[in-house]
Amino acid sequence: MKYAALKGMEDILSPDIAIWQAVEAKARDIFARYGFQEIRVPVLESTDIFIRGIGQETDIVEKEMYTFTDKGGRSVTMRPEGTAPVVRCFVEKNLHTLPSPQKFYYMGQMYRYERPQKGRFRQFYQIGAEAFGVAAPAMDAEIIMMLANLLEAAGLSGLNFELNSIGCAECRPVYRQALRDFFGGKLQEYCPDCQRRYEANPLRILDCKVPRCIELRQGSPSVPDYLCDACRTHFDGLLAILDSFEVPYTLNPNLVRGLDYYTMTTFEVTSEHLGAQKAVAAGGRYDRLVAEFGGPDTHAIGFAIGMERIVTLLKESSQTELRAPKVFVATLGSEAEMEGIKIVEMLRAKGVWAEQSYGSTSLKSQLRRADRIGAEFALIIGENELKAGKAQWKNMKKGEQGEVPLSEVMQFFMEEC
RNA sequence: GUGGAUGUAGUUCAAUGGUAGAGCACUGGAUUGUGGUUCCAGCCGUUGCGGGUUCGAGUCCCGUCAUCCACCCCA
Repeated sequence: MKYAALKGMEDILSPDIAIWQAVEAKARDIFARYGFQEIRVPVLESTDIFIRGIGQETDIVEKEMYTFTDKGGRSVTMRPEGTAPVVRCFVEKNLHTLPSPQKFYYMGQMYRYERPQKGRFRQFYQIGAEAFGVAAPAMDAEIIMMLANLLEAAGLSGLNFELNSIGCAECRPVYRQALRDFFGGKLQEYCPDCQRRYEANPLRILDCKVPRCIELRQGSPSVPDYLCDACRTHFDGLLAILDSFEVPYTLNPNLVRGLDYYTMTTFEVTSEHLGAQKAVAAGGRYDRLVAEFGGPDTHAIGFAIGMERIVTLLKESSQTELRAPKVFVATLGSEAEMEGIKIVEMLRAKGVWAEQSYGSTSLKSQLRRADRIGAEFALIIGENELKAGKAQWKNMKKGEQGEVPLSEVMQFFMEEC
């Protein structure tokens, strides 16, 4: 019986783990500068949180959630996204009573029961940010610029920023009806998926990739024409800020977000170097969600980054160098081994990565291991050296070798570092 | 949930229906206590699993499981 990780669940380890850690470190750094505080919410929440937050009609809720009944008979769900739990926390802890805005970031696992493919997993990691309490487009701009800065700091380039406004509770229904009126006439000619979308979410038809559907929807109503004055003003305000700071973006009137809670500003960052799942980050406003959870009317906006997708891009563009120890101490004989352990521990105490031989095998095999793990120096202590109070140092890359008194070993390596 | 492709050694891959192999990796050796390059040797398999056809199946057929890619949808 051979065990394997569950479908769609991946182990993350060296050498990739270095990329993960680097991205996470960059994120913490950038978020801190923008005044975003880390928030850690549970992975498991009451199922209602997600039904209410994401929407009963969505695929996520209808077929992708890891939901089960706990021993107390409650229906609980492994979080499929991060926003709903953060909003739950915001409302539960009455965070609206703290100085506005409240800005949070999180990083962690999400779970969706889907068929895995390139860039899609059942357990995946997101880095997300959420800002509560500001209606002004300056907040939209800040979030977008922070995201752009983070992606750039992580080492990504050539990404495509797409931007749209899908309107508010006032103007979106009007637009939706206009779309239904437009599609309704030739509905039979659209693909089966689109006919289904017509009922579920007509905005999705704008996203269909079937050539015939793309043809048919030529001249369909465009969102910008249906935005109410407030939404229009807000969106124009955002674009003005982005333009004045020369933040690159492309307007995409067909950009639709899948989750029900989005309002007004929506955005998506894509790469052409991924597979079909090419979105590396996405987000938008969700001004109704806090109230939906029983809190006061609170403006909010956020985004989430797909870690695996970013790491995939970084693996293609940059070579990861394996971390290697500075010193490998090879010893011969039990007395020398004790001396070796002492030196290794002293080096470590000084912050130097040092490896030991773990019992004396042949010098040949010890040096072979030193070479294989990429140690920069080998320090050889045999019985002869011990008697003379010395050690042999060897630079593994240059092949140079020399003697150093045992009492000066620490000083020798401090100078080399 | 739907469709397609692929499953052979740790890994990358071979093997007109006729004895399962190679490179890399790993372990050891090439005279005393010196890695990499080289040379030699060794180790490694119920050919994913279960049936069927056949004198004979890694190879053909059916089923099943797994992985990958795509659809749906999404980060």
